[in-house]
Amino acid sequence: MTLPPHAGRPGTGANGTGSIDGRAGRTGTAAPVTRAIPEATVARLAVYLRMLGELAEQGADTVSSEELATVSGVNSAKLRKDLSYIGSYGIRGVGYEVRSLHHQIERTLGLDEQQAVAVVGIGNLGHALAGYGGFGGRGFPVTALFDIDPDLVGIHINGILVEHVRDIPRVCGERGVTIGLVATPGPAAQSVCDQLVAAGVRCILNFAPVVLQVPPQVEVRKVDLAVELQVLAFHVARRREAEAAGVLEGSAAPVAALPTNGSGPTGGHEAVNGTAVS
Amino acid sequence: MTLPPHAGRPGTGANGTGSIDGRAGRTGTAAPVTRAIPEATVARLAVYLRMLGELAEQGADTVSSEELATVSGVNSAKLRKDLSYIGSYGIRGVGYEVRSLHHQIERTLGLDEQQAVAVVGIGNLGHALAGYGGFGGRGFPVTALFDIDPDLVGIHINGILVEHVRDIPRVCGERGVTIGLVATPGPAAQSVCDQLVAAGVRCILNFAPVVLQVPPQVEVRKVDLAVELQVLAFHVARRREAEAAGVLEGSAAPVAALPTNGSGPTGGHEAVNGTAVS
DNA sequence: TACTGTGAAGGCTTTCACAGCC
DNA sequence: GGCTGTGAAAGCCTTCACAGTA
Repeated sequence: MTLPPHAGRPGTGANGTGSIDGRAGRTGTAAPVTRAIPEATVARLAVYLRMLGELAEQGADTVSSEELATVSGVNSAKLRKDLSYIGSYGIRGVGYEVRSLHHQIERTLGLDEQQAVAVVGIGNLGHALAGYGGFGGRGFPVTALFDIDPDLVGIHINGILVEHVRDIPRVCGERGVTIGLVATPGPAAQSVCDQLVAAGVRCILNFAPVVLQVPPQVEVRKVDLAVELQVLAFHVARRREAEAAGVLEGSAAPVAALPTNGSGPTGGHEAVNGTAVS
Repeated sequence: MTLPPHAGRPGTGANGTGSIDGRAGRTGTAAPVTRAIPEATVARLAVYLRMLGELAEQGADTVSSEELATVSGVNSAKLRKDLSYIGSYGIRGVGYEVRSLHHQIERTLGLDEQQAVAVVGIGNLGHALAGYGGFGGRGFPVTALFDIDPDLVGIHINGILVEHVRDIPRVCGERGVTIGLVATPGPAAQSVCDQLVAAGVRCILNFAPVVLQVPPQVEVRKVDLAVELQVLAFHVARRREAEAAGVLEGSAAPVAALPTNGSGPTGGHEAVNGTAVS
């Protein structure tokens, strides 16, 4: 169990630590100096951004920290603190101007230019990722697909050709891919990752159940569905014990009371189907 | 933008706060009292568990904190601290007995009994989740599938019938579903969630881009792929700025040097394809 | 008046470093 | 000698509470 020499730091999806020297200074009208955005804040900014987009679609002009916080699932103090890292774009007594704040967050996250995405491993999940329309709409066009299965190489998904893994360096170079999604089985992941890195890809989202070793200039984040389920299972078990120790109850269908009407931000009508990644 | 009365706490995937009163006491030979496992530790225990499983398959009897930490992507101090929350199962001067530690973590996470899983929303992602074989192998058999699209209701995926969303309460009750995966479009998610909760489901993994409102006894975790990509994009942008300010370089394929051989724990041969969620 | 922006306080998590044990 | 288990220190992150402003 010793490791290869090019050991790097792993990405963990729910990363614990570290703040970020995020200078927003850029060509043209520079924003107030704004530095050191905490990692945790960056993740939430992405959420605020989406909610602001929805608010804008609904025609809202301004939003208070309380409102935006509620739909984003945080408390208003945290939201204000988060926004304070990118500058003072609010109006006291009023709130935030929706479109302007949207723009500022977009700029801070570096979303003013598109990032070409490659998906490697067109299995169940890879196929779903390749077919997901939402990435392109958010500035992440899926631009290349790879696998080694001869039955898959050559087919098109959403108009994109599946190519052989051996062509990763050439294709990614040609198309300027900057983000790679690794959706291969575990044993293949490191090899694929190395090829992506060799092709100049600097950011990798890893769905494979291994810790990828990368050089320091490459950023990895990990999404691990099995871990998510196990954390949930832990909470089920805890709850069950608490119940057993506390109010003894029947076992099946215990929760009962709760309004069964819809209550999402957009209303309550059913529309289950369609493309549903993310 | 006011909220429905049954507001609960949101789940955030990368949850920030809170430790957990995880008593391990149980019928039979009780383990040392072991309480208050931090949330962050629980998530990592799930990773250690998987790595221990792989080590066991490879025939390892013992493993040191350093080795297990490396393959899990953490440092050894953190690993030892994490393990100390569940008890003292290591042997000084030697390491941990692989099978015994595996068992202890399994017990702590409440994985000694199976949890039936329902997937709601059989779109791109839902289909991938439904077809993923890995859940069943880890004690999370996918037991029910739901959608409202008439073209989907009635078909089978991996031998499981897709049923109508309106039957969630009945079917989940009958089959003892304890975990629900919400993979619907945003607008449908809250309604579906309410039905799952009414059916007695206590844990929900939410892939929809909304914050679900649930009563306090229900646990929600959120997986948001768009957010993951945006966080990566932020790092790309940051890096690009640093580069522009520092060593001026060519733009395409800059990373270059790196061994292109495989180096995952299991070896380096290619085998890209097959079922590849998580 | 209503709401933002932010120092300060409090918690949680990670890291350090070393005592204790095999 | 080597490795685990763990107090203590340090670092992040969240929450509080209120000054400041449109």
